[in-house]
Amino acid sequence: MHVSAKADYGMRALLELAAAYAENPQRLVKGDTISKAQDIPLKFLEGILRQLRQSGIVASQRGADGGYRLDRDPKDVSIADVVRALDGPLAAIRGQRPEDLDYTGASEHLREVWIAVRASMRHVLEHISLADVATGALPSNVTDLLAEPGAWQRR
Amino acid sequence: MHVSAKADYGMRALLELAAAYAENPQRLVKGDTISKAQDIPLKFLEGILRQLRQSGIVASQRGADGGYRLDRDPKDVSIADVVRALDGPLAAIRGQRPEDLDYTGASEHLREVWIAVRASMRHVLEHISLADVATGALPSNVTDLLAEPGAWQRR
DNA sequence: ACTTTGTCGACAAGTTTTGTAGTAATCTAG
DNA sequence: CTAGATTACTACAAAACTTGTCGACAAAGT
Repeated sequence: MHVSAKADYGMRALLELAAAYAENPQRLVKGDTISKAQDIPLKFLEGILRQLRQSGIVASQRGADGGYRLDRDPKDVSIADVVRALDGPLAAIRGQRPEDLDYTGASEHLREVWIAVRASMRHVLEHISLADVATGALPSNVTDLLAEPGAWQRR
Repeated sequence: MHVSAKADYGMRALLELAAAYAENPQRLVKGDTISKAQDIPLKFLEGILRQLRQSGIVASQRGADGGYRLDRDPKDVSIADVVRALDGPLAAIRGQRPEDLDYTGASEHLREVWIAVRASMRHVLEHISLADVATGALPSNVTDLLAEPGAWQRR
């Protein structure tokens, strides 16, 4: 279960844009500024931002005084939206969506396991907005998870 | 967020072994039998079973009448154990464990998000045992997730 | 001995990830 | 209308990872 560099970079870029949005929703931030602020290779970042624009999350303007901005209120952009835009479906098993899997014999009930994993990831990722992460005010079901003993420890 | 063929194959192989275990905990099942029952390439499967043996989940015996069996009661083997043995840590971001990440500036709170995702996956994967999946009797917190509207639909 | 079966290491093809380079298009300023 | 700045897009490429395959070896039973 892996989050790619693309999704991680994308989240960080969007958080920079969310900070600018809080100040002024129309303000444009240059790719170069984001690249330096978050230490992301510029050309790689440009590709990520293009993908986010094509997904309707980001808007952009070319030319002098150009740049990027959020195209939606950060309250209305979930982490799940971002991960799906950059990494594809939240849960894939051997490249397939859980509901497309076909198990027979002893593994008959395995599909239910993957469906449950996906449902549980949705519970977290669809309920956190970009605004939540930008301000650090995460939803209560998430802070509950973070408060559990062992949540910060490796297993 | 992707589950590899290795982890999927491994789960299916272990479910075959769990079925044999239910009949007789000492019974050995040949690699070839598992390979055919679950349609897994034999030599690939052998590598997976070796990894599971090194993780203490499976035991094996060579020679005629050899084969594989579970080395622990399937009630005491969680799906998380299996995924960790074959795919590594449950959650990795750019190849790193969530607690090792270092975010600054606007992305300061992003680490908490990944920690919460991991905690939520643990809630599912650490509470389902091989025996649960083999019998189809999943824990109530999991069946609750499966009963939610939309759980079986793609987004 | 001989057969069966797991063990192990090396390798290899294919895919995905993580970028880089160069050119085109678009916007603003003057 | 020209020059400079900035994003858009395509193509390419290196590295890593995934998904296997092969062949020699070790052990167990007959």
